[in-house]
Amino acid sequence: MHETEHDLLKVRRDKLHLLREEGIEPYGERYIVTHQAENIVVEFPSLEESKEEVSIAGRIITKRGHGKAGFAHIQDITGQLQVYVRLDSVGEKQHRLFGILDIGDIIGVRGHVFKTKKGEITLWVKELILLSKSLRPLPEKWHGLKDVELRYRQRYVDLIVNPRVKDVFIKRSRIIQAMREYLNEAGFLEVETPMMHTIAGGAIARPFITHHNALDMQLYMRIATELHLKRLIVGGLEKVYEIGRIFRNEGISTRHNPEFTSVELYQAYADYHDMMEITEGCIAHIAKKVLGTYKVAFQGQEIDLTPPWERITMVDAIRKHTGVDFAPAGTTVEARKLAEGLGLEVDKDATRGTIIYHVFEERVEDKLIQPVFILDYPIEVSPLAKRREDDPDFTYRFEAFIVCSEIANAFSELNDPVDQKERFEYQLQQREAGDDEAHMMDEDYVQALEYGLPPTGGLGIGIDRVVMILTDSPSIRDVILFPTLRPKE
RNA sequence: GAGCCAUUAGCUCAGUUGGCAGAGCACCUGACUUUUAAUCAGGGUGUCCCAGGUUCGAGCCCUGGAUGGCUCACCA
Repeated sequence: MHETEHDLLKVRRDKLHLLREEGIEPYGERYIVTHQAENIVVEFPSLEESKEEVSIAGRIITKRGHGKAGFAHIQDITGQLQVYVRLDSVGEKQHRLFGILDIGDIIGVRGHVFKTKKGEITLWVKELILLSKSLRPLPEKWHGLKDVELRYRQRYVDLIVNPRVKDVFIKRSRIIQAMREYLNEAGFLEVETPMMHTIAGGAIARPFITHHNALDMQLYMRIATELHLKRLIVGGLEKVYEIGRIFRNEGISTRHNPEFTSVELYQAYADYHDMMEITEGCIAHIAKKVLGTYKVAFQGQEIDLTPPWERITMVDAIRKHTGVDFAPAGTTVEARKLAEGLGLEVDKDATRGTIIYHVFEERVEDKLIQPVFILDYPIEVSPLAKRREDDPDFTYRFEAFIVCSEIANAFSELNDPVDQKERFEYQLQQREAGDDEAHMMDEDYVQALEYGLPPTGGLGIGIDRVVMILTDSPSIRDVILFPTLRPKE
């Protein structure tokens, strides 16, 4: 084995054959596990006293042989535990097995626990069983796996060797669980609506297109859950939510993945003020439940999620951060002058509303570190939101920002079918003029509104971004197990 | 889609002015019954991302390409 052949994979395959020759099956069966690494540490005092036999299974992470004895650390989902294997305790066959084992192999061990001279809680092995032979070497224990591309492409390896990564995804699961808890507790009904749409609606975005063979028709992967959920409000379900994957055929960045997870919820007889309470209440509940605190550190900044969050209208936010007040600028011409005064370029066919939105994006968004609700978006950029009664240029819509990231988008839903149809028709004109992101006409949705949508508050939260903030992750790829990548070759 | 950067052993990384491809860990052989980044003695295991070019000679210089990261654009 040692002359010329040093290939790491070959060595492990040879060991596989050696094991079979020794009568040891390298791929074992069900193994009864009485404890996990963490339980053993927690219950150590009583386990030590009783000499009770425990069994644990996991992957070998380190291994140190000492002739007739040896140590290894095995890792399960809760952490690591040292095991001590000596010839006179396990017998010759299992001792020889220990010698053949590699880092990465999955084993089951049974024995009692004790503390070594150096004080480490350790399992004194009486029985050692190979559960699965690993044929590939793991990355180095000390530096771990750093290569970002490998970490994303081979997330399973990343999870094995980088404990923080496992923590992030366990937290992600708990975050979503806490969100469900909060919404269920508040009386919301979880529903599932189609992911394949004949009309991609509910947002302004470019969809993925697919095809159904039997029906010979084009389908779109959903870009939002909005329109189906509001149909359910028409149907009388009153409080519904859906947590699920959304697909948008757009750019990829540290904040955008082509598929991402959102929660959208709709509540009959509510408005966007109720949605603000749900947003801050839900996020704060999650933080408390998962992290035990309302104060989280994100990339060195302390973020305080304690409700209530600041509420400020878009126009006031612009005045606060730039000193320029757009409220008195009642016309497009006046608004344009103010924007240009701030050094911004203004599009030819911009309107007062799109100018205000543009100024907000360019001059305010990147200053919104602490949680804040930006209220009252211009009508032009809010095709599904209800128009303000006192100021028809604006809508009852808000977005929530934390560390410059848009976390939530909500509004008092437009429930006037005639107004809705007109807005779709406007979008249709934009589409015919070449804007392939403009909203498609959804006749059935308009018809649903004609049956009567009660006054409704609606809210969408980008779950990936919430997870980013709560796990101090600078890239969305750090909170998505398998982010979208090009194939290697 | 554009700009900048990266790609060398299984992993983490060095690599000088263009002159024989390097280290640590991992791995292999041997010793060792409480070690723990175990130790001791020995062993370098490679498509230097790919394809061309310049050159007596390319990991290094030039051109094109691939993948990834960051920034920008689009967007949530």
